[in-house]
Amino acid sequence: MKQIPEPSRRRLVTLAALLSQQQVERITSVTLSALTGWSQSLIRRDIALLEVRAGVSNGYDVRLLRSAICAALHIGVVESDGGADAHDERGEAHRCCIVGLGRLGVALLDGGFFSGTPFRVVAGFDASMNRTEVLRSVFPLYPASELETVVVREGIEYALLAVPDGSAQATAERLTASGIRGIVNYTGAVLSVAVPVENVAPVTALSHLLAQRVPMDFRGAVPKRIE
Amino acid sequence: MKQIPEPSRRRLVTLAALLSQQQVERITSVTLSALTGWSQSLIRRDIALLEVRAGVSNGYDVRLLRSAICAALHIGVVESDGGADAHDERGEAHRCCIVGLGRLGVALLDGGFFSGTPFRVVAGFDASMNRTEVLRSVFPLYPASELETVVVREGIEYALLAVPDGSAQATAERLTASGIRGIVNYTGAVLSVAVPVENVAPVTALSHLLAQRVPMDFRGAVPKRIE
DNA sequence: CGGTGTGAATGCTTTCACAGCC
DNA sequence: GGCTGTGAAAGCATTCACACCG
Repeated sequence: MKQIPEPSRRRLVTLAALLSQQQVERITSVTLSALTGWSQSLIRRDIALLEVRAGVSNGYDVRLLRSAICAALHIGVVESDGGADAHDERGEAHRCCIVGLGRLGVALLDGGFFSGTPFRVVAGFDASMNRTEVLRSVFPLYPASELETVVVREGIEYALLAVPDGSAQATAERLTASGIRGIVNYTGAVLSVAVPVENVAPVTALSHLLAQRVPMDFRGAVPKRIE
Repeated sequence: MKQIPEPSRRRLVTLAALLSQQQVERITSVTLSALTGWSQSLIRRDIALLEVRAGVSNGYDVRLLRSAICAALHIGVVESDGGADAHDERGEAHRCCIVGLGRLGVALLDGGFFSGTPFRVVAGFDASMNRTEVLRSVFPLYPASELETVVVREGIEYALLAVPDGSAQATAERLTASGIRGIVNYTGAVLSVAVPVENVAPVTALSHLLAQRVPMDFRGAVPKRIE
């Protein structure tokens, strides 16, 4: 199978999540269209990229479709009611770390976010020794000086970056130098690094919404919850 | 000026942030290309969409370019550091609320995130009366039952949604019914509503990174920090 | 029928290449 | 020289329309 283009890829990630929260067994593209606001043809095309016949004339098998998406995108997702294997190549969750244990970083420590997902937080870092000693968590916390060592030793793949804006770029460079594969950026800084970055700072997200500012007349082909 | 297409719009938002953290006075598309990893022509095209001549042969005027972008996208001033312009903050900031005061929601209460941005958090909501009474913040906290009333009364435009996944859709519907214009979704639930949603749940962001999984050979046309 | 999968057509986005300018 | 701005070309993504299937 070939590379899936980015727009489709992002929609498919959403679709996978959407399917996980579906209770029915079969679902049609028209329903998915209503739920997402994307056109039926678009949805069918996206699914066709998987090169799996997941649908017949009465729609797609939800379970099947979701695991096809997960397989194609290398997203392993743990079944809520214990069905598929859904393991990634190594059968292990992807190891992540949180860098910067301010209020936001600490909030992410909450293990609940990641249980039942293919991700596992295995380390936290903070510049201040105090914090790493005072805070309690289910996984070890380290002073920032040990970042490189620990990332390599623990085989950490992804980082959640929640340091102050001023140290963001420098920290990101240390992370990439240690072989990290991607960064979720909670800082307002724009990072320049050679790995993928997902910018999720509150202000960034709000800015995207604000910039969107579509003239308030777009009801019609719009997502609508299904009964 | 016409509608700016989405891909360009998202890049321009990033560009605006990038320019804010630049110290030089002038900057060329080749530099911006190095910082972002986007091609020079793409950057020039994006900027051309603004229909402002912000550049001459030695590059763009940083200050000018940034305000042109902000103007075109209706993003108010986003001063990164040092900026001495707290003057217009109160009158024109877009009013936001935080819904769900769990660990994550509480972390966002930290006013620091929004100072110097065109956004201001003016209310917090939580289903549990306890929390709204116990927590301290610079703006008022309300029980969830007052959501509709307060959103309307305070003219709140955007919501940061950090409730448990199970209540996400229902809460989102209440928010849109109250006239909110966009939602930053911190939950893992996929929302079906008629306003723009920015999905920023940790697991969602990580999934996008994981799905990206580009074969590790893409050094070359890659963002690189400038000395 | 109501639905999927897909060639063909449309419409967008990005890159190319170069004129014009400093 | 080095740079922006922009037609024109190339490359993608999305929609259309219809064959085909249960």
